[in-house]
Amino acid sequence: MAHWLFKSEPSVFSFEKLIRDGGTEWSCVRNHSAKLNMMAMKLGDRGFFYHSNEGKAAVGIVEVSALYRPDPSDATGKFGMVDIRAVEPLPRPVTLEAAKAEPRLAKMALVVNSRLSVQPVTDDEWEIVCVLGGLKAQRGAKRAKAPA
DNA sequence: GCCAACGTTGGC
DNA sequence: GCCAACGTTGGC
Repeated sequence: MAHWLFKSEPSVFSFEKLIRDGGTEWSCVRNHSAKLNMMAMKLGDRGFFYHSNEGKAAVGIVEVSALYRPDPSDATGKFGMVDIRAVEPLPRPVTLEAAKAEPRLAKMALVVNSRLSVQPVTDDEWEIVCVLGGLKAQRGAKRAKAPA
């Protein structure tokens, strides 16, 4: 199962609103890298929900609930969207500052290219951020090479 | 097809 | 509010 990161300004669409609404169409993405990431998503893939500008932190877990399809808001027909739904909030939001301070997240898209609105997250990064966020074992997450 | 100019995003 | 980084557009 692949992992992702969805970025949103909380003043425009917050994780709290996603919880209230249950889910949403992730429309209006107009970036080809983001589009390719959405095209690669499978049902049940999970991702972080990241608040940009205000908070600057991953605040929750979301799940892909509908596959990539045309975005009605795009008249050109070039871009599409997926649906996501809220899974659970992170007990402790993981700030951009914290991600930058963690050497093993140095290559994370969020750290390297903060402007990409839909980003891939590696299994290792997923596990690290989950732990930083106060979540224990994530279902489907790769087991860390444990020193017992 | 290249590259300069411009607009937008998002951290600070 | 400012500015750097990035993507896109358009002239050549």
